[in-house]
Amino acid sequence: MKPRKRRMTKLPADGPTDAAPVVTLEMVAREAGVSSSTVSRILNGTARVRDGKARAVQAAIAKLRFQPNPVAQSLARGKSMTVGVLTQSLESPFYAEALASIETGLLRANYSPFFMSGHWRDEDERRCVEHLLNRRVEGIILLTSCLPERELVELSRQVPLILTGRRVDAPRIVSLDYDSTQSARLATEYLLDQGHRQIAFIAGPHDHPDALQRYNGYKSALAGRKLPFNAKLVVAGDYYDGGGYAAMTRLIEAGTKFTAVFAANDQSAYGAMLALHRHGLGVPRDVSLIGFDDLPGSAFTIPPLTSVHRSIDEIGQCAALAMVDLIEGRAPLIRLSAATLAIRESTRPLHP
Amino acid sequence: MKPRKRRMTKLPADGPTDAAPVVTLEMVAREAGVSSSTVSRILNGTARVRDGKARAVQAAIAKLRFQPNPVAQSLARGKSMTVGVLTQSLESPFYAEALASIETGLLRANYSPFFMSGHWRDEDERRCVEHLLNRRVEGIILLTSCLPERELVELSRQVPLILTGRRVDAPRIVSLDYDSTQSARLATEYLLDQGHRQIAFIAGPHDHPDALQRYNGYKSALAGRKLPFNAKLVVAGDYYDGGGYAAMTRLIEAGTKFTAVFAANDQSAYGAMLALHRHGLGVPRDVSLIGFDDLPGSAFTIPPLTSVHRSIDEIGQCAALAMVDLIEGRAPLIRLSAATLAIRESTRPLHP
DNA sequence: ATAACGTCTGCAAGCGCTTTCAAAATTACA
DNA sequence: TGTAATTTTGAAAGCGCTTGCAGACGTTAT
Repeated sequence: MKPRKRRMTKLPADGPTDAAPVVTLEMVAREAGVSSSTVSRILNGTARVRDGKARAVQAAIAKLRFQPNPVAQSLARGKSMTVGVLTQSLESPFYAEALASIETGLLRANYSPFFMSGHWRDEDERRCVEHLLNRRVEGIILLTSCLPERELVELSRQVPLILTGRRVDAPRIVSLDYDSTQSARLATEYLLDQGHRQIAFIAGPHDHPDALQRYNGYKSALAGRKLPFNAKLVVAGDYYDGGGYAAMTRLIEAGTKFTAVFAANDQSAYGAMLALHRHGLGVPRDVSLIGFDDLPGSAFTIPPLTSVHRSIDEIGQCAALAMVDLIEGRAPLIRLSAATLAIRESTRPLHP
Repeated sequence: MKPRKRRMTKLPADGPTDAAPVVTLEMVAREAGVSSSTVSRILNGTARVRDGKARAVQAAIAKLRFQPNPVAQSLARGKSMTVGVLTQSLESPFYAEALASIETGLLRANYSPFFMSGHWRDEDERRCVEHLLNRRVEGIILLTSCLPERELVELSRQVPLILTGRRVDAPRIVSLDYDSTQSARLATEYLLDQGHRQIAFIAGPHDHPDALQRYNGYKSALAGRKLPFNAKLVVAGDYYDGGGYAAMTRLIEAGTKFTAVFAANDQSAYGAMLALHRHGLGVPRDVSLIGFDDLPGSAFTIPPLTSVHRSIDEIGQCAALAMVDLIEGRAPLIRLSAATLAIRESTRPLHP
């Protein structure tokens, strides 16, 4: 059979393709006068090699500007060097920020991420996972997945998993459960400390684990102070501005009294803020508002939003590191710093 | 040599790996009693196959739940089925939204994107491109790249390119140049139509092509009305909230008079809004403010921000489609709808 | 010197799929 | 019914890299 001329970078004939000087291991080997195995070994440091040859090979690599083809490496090693990252919505600043740090974390270990978004829908999420698995990712990072625990455990038997925002115990699952319950409680207690007693809560997506934690935190703070829980003060949101707006509008129009609001995430808080404004209610003059996530934009709302702060960057880094550890068979060591309150200007003591 | 037991999904021994039933073409072929070439052909529809066999193979595929290994396909075909997407900052809602639609667009054609962020720094951008090239992507989508034209042309000889926000002409480059100049002019003219004459401009990153276009649009609108251009009214920003805040603060403190502000992008506008607020200036009461990009959040600022709207989603879709066309040697057909003004509540006529 | 051991290195067999080539099986045509 | 023209198929050669094995070279001990 005569040699093919197909080349990795050869493209459908049109335009002046740059003679695609794709250099292969073989060429380097020939250039250096050694076998390709030797070159490979030098490249991977998998065996001692006589000094002279090593130098010759290095020289050849430099001269030819050789770069190993990761596709071939993947196939030969049976490792794709990619990991899947599933977010719920790429559009949300929260995820975007997390992705950015996951990206850098992964890259450092030479893995490349495949991002996908599940849109808070389990069926979309399933489709994404399917796609990722098919792409042969070596692990999947699931940011606040909404899949049932059972499926996750099942999935973890195929690839290692990193989960954020919830806890699932299984051998190959690492849960970065940054305990939203506790953080939500922190926010609520802050409001309580400021003297507020009628605190409304704008919830997140119905029956989502993380959203549930936030809700529970709210309730437990109330319970902790022996204060009654009033279901009328809880309105459903969807983690988006629009949902927050609608929720707040409903709340106001229902006529329920409240002096403070805790929104399950900052985006909802933005929406709520506008709704309050529309009804002539000033923040924090008439109602105090606190958010959750402390998005970068929250320092620039009017007034700047008080919010629960967690280092998203840290979470991302940690997820990436843990993923690599898991893939390479090390026991991941996770250390997340606790959430804090970014106190800004959207809250104030009830009776100054 | 005895057969290896390495498997694509086989992982470093620990935890109950799920017996990784990785099915290969060969197994399907054996199961169906045909050769692997036949299976491959059926899979790709690259040749007619007798009906009976085709059915047998389909059955075998279904039974074994076979999924071709994309890594092997990539190697054999010399096509990686991946494309690189370079954003400037994953954290920015603008890019996040674009990525989401690029993702879906690409996926539909069975390509997977690799996202990376260049942070508005050419050297970072270069590094990313390097990495992508090394990963053997078949094309790169550069969202508002800041690389010099020369390099882009050079790069386009290696892989096809899609550029947004600027125009570069070369055989394998498609520029999605949605003409920011014109759009910026639109915004400025709107302000002029409202009777404003002292219009400040908060610029984008220094010497960035797209930022420059917006600046030019501002100037040309002024020139179009034979109005003097006042350099004191132009302040440098960086496309981020913080930069907008700083710029506006500087402007106010310099004491220059102005009745309206055009911010080169919405994020800058957010920052500017806060700065105005801090100085007791109401929007739009005391100064009208207009942004650019119409981020999803802009409908929820207080007051909701008037902004230049372009369908980011459309841009993303278009970029993805064009990329696929370019890769597969078709002539991409691009049709972007013009920018419009999303008129909300941050602007008002000067003398009502 | 020679045997007994390391230390290097090249050969060749894969990884799982595509594709060329030529042989085999059909079908068409006289 | 024989032969030419097709259409289907399988064997085998890659794609570019890794790696088990065994031979080639030194070393060191006897």
